Amino acid sequence: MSDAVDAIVDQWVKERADVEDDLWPVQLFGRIQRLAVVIEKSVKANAAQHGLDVGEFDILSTLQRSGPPYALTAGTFLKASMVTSGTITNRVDKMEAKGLVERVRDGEDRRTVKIRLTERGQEVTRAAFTDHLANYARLLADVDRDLVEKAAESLRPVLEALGDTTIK
Amino acid sequence: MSDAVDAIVDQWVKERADVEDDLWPVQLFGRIQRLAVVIEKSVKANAAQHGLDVGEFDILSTLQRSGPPYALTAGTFLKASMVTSGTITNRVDKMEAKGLVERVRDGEDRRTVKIRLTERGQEVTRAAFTDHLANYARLLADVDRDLVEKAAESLRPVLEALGDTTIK
DNA sequence: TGCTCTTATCTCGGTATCGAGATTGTTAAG
DNA sequence: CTTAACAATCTCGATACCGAGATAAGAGCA
Repeated sequence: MSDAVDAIVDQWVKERADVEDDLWPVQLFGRIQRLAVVIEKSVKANAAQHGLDVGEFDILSTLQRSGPPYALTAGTFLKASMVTSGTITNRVDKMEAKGLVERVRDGEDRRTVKIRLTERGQEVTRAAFTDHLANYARLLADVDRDLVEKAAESLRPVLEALGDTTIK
Repeated sequence: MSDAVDAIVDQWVKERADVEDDLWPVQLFGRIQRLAVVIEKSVKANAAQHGLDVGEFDILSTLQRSGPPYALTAGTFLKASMVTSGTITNRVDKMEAKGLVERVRDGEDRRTVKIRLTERGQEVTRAAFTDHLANYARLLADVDRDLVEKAAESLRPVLEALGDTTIK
């Protein structure tokens, strides 16, 4: 059994024998990066079926899973979504134009802006996320469930070590 | 022990109890996607220190690991790099201007164009890749080596199932 | 030779993202 | 109450990428 990353590492061993002992992280990171590309394309296709791009779907999902009242500040998205502030502004602009979210200025601190799901935004998100999960399941249809769970478990300490954060 | 993805899944369970049984792929895919972003940022920073962007570094690495004569067709990169043809053209244009690679038209089939590393390209790639591996090791410094290898192993069948390909 | 189908690469308009700096509001010190 | 420092968001130019279509070369067939 060998995959694309095995082939890549084999090539490196031949070409750069001097760093053979330093190639072990490639086995992990190479697979993560290639899997991420495949997954991203699939997520993108699913989002498109609901008239969204990936970034918009990301914002909507974050809002919905935060629970009622489905409102978070722009700053929260910065930490949750791993993108820059300009990107958030742009995404929210587009979704506000579509009527999926609305900006609400807080009376407490007028610098902050809460992004809130509209009724329509909630409906769209609900439908898109349901299909999103079906899409995920389809991608993993040919992989043993136990194996998927083991892989997920083994990545947890790695993600922690690399200092990931999320909304609290 | 819990990470950002555990938190995300917990939120979904509360908000969408109806799909609780379909959330298991999120444990794997969520970690893959978040790890990919962190890794990508780090790879980007390393490439920048050598005057390259990530896409350029990708092309150069693919060329070098292919071994002498360090030449591949544009089409090969399409399969290896998971990007579109326009992207490859653009990357090669920039690197040709920098003197890192050169286009060589094949006498056999004049539609195909081989992209070949120049002497300078080989030097830059060698140095950049050495630092790249050091960077990878740094990212994983706090993670048990056995665990990294187990995680890498567990991702192999997933990558195979999702139909990844590489250059032959 | 002429025609069509296929293959390989390039062109180019559209777009999401980055990232540094500007804008606006808040807090704290003197 | 003025000023400075800080915080949250937005602006905007630059850029890498996508992706559909154009271009150009080879292959098969009459």
